Amino acid sequence: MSVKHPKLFEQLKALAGVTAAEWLKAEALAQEQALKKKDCFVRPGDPSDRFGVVLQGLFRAFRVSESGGESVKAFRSEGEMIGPYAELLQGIPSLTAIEALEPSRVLFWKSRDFQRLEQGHACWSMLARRVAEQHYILKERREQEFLDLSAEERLLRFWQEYRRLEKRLPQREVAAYLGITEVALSRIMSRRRKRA
Amino acid sequence: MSVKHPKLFEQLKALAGVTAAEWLKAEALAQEQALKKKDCFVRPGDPSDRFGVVLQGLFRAFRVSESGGESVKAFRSEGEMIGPYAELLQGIPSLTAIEALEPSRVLFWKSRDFQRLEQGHACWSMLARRVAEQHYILKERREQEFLDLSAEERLLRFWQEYRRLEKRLPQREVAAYLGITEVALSRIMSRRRKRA
DNA sequence: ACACCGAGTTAACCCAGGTTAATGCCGGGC
DNA sequence: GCCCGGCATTAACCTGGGTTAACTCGGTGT
Repeated sequence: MSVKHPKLFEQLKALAGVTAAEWLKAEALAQEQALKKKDCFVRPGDPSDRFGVVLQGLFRAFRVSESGGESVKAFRSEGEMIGPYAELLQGIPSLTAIEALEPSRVLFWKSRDFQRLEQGHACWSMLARRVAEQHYILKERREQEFLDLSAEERLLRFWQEYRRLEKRLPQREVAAYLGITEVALSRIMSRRRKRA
Repeated sequence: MSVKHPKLFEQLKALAGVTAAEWLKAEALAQEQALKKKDCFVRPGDPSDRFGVVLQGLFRAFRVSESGGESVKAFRSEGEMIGPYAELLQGIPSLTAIEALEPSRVLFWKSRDFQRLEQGHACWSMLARRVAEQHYILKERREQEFLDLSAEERLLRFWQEYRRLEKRLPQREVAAYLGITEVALSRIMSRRRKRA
């Protein structure tokens, strides 16, 4: 048996000291899933019992409010984690939809299987901790942006952070990420064009 | 030697399986600090090398933007954690100020000392993980509120969540937590009064 | 070629919140 | 007693974003 996803392994080794032996076990438990554009990895109401890593493609994690509006919590592309993470931690069904914006492939685990890995080696707990910490740092950064930046400034920061996704993201999704409507975003962009 | 802070111990035991023996070690390493109103437990620029628990009193964690505005990231009262947590994880100096809103006492640890505890027993790693997870869940909830709630709706939720702090929080601080000015908050409240 | 649909743009109108400034209301210090 | 400084309120005015709706510009499918 040999490692099927060496890049992923390197990443986890660096992050949490995952060993080659443990990674082989993990790969044995993992499943792969292919998704077409608009397919969901998770939809609201699903049990929060799986999480994965994007092998190829692009996802958006979003919620629909009672009023029907969609707000985007995150975009995730190659090498990044996807899953209804907060709900999984709380042991509740997913409130989040995670949808492919492009034809995509993910490698995923059932959370039961991951728990079995955790029993076997401390590196997996360490990984869970690092993941929680990273996620926290990101959300805190975003909180700060909502607290003291205007929509236009948030847009700027967004493109600094997600340069690599330029051209892959429809504008409506960017607007839903910023917490504004597509109309407002269009207006902001034309304002900027004029000022320039 | 006996346990000095039994309530805290129970809390950590339930959360992460901290044992009595380990907790005694932790108490031995901890220091206590008394703060007057407006004293800071941490101020911007300080090294991020300490964190603590509120024994008594009330704190606000906030940041000042370049424009001089203050935005409040969290309020913390008895039994809750304080510290420049995100910065500590990143190994950078604090960007956050943590200030007492009332005369307060905190029990705190140097992060070096906590690392020594971690070496000694897995419960401390588990605790660190649980703390990261809880913090994450909270920030995600807040993100959601910014994404699809108006300032008035956020105010409502705020009071649901922080009922216990009613009367202890000056209005200006609540406004800074919601991401609006005190003027706007005052307006919202008078609107509500009229409608009622 | 045609109709159609989804995505982005633009305009008109409304409202929430920012800004500035004046006013009122304590509570503390002299 | 008096004054003063911090905090909340109110008003006037401005601006940014929401809403609705019309229009354009590619695709895509038939």
